[in-house]
Amino acid sequence: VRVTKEKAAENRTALLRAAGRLFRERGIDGVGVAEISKAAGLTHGALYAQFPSKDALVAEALAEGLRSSRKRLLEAGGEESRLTDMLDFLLSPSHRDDLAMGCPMTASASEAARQDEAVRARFADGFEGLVSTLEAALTEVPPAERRERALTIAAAQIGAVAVARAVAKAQPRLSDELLDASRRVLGAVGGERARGRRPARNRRA
Amino acid sequence: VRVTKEKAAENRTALLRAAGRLFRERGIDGVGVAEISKAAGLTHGALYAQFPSKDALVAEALAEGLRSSRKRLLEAGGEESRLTDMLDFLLSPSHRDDLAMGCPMTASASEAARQDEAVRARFADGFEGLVSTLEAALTEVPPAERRERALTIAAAQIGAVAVARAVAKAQPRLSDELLDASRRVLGAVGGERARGRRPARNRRA
DNA sequence: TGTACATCAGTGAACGCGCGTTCACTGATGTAC
DNA sequence: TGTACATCAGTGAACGCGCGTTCACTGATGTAC
Repeated sequence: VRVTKEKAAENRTALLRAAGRLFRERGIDGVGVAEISKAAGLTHGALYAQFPSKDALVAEALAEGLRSSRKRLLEAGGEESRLTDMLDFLLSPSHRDDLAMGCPMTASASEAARQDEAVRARFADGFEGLVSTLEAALTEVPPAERRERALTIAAAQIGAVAVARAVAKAQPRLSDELLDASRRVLGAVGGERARGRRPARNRRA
Repeated sequence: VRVTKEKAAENRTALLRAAGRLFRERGIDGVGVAEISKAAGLTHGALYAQFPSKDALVAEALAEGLRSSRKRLLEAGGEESRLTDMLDFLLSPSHRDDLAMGCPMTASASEAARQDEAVRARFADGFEGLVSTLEAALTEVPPAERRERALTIAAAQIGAVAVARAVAKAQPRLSDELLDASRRVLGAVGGERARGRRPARNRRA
């Protein structure tokens, strides 16, 4: 049942997307190759025709997920790459709740350290990418301090979203409060003027 | 082979400690009940005499780990609960590298959202505890802003350690740089006076 | 205090199950002539 | 352009393995008298 090159490439992409989404939703250890293949409309044998192992799939799915979420972050920042808009995007309740569209780093922060070397390398690249993007947006901060602030904000955002997810069901108010607080405080770290409390549209419905 | 009540209580503690350490080192999904029991010098049957399920063990081990690490944080803060000293402790390379002694929240930040209700409730309690401890140390910050800053610092610290662990092997310099940057920037968020670059003793050997 | 016995912490074999991976096979694709 | 055939993406059965959990059993502990 050989298929065209185009179809094979589509199948590969479908596997990567299904894998990325499922890993974000249920964790890397929480999803098996059978389920990923099924979600992509294939059998697990097809997966092994495309990737040598689950570890290799994890690494490539991570890279793919990082690319998409970086793109979404740049879109959120607009042409001016405004920090405020990026933080509003990264720390919104919808980014917390929509695992399927979320950033792989927030979904796998603590799992990443236990993965394959290739996976950790991709994670490190993704983190560096986020730091660079944020650094470029810190126009109000003295150049000498931009990098250390960008590093702190990047990791803080990842932590805030991960914790907000962990406490969302047990203490939904605490979860919202953490996102709001992080948005305000990290905004200030990034040189934003003080602003009022968040508008209602960014709050939990 | 019934044992004394004291011995049974000791065994229970041994199971909780072994479980906590292994979960921190290799993830909750990454360790089975057989290995935990063996590490505690028992069989898995004994584990089921003490706990109704692995999930229940996870929840209790998390609570136990949170208690120990809270105690260590308070000791690090000293009698005055100085923020500087707490951040030095939380964001030190040794806290990053010593999983066995580390904080369960930094080790399981992204895994927590996928656990049992009981586990998530314990996680939320642990996070609230960390926030309160930090809040009490923010003596230089106007009272109205203490809580939002404490929330941000708490989550930022968890994120920084999780990311520092993830990138430690692939990019050790980036990992150290992130810890240093977070210590300085979060210190400033907490109202610390600016201080010089970290002393050598806190750097990677 | 001494004896009889019920309790129950701990043992270890066994359970069904899903995991990642392998492999003989299929058959449409892509290529050589 | 038409035909012959090698290639290889995808199928699905099968593999060994470790998982969480159950359960009949053991035998020292704790208790009732």
